[in-house]
Amino acid sequence: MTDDAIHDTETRLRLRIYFGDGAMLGPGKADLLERIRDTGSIAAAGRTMSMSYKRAWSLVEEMNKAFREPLVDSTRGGAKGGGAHLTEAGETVLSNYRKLEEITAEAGAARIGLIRSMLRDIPEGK
Amino acid sequence: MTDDAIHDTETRLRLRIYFGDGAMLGPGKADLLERIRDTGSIAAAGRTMSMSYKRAWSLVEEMNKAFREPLVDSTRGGAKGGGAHLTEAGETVLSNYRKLEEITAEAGAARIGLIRSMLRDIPEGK
DNA sequence: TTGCGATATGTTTTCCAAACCATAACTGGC
DNA sequence: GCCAGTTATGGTTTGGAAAACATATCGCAA
Repeated sequence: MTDDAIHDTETRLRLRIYFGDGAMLGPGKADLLERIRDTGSIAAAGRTMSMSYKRAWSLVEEMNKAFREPLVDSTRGGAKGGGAHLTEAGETVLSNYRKLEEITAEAGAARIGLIRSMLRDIPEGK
Repeated sequence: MTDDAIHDTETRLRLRIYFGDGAMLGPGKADLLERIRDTGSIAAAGRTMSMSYKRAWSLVEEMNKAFREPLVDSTRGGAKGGGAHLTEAGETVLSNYRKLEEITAEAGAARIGLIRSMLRDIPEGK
């Protein structure tokens, strides 16, 4: 890929979208979605980011309520106790958020670099 | 200006830059810088955003310590009790942050709009 | 029918950033 | 020599979010 120009550092740009009401989407929920997709479970996803199941679940609930169609579909019981997976809507939201991150990081690289260069301790390019 | 295509809504994209160490720059500090520039005083700036002087000052201190050159220069006593103003570095950081916001909002408008359109209650375009 | 692993949800406790309060120090002008 | 208005700091309090703890439920498989 073209992230050769952005071997950057530990410098990170995190963005959060605030919608009119209380709804918002940020790095936390995006990561959670991603891990749910990867693990197939809310509990497992939470574990990988050392987040309590309760918190993970409540974030999922928030998202499912905020969007017209739920982003996460979950089932209880069964062979492995149950599980969860991203819906079509969930995949769409996640991928768009990720792409948004990518776009902004690229578009703003120069300005970010400038600000970063003015710091007292320039964090060494890791 | 060209913000005709972005009469958007109350939907807002807020971004925060995390640097390697604890230093970070986000909407709060940017707003504070802007108001200090406009009012010529840390206290007045804080007042306009209903932020305690203490907090405003500690944010300023944080920034001044994080950057090689202080972003805010302040003086005590005198005719009007004192005051504060942005240094050259302060102006630079602020304007670059604002421009960064502008760029990202523009570059990501389509994706943001898509996600927003999937919300249950589409916040009416204000 | 018992057990397991996950979802689902309520209750209590903890913790920390922010708010609040209080005080000192500076300085030009009156 | 005070006064006004601000910068500069220290201490205490607290509101609210996150963590921690506690259950209940589900459904397949053995």
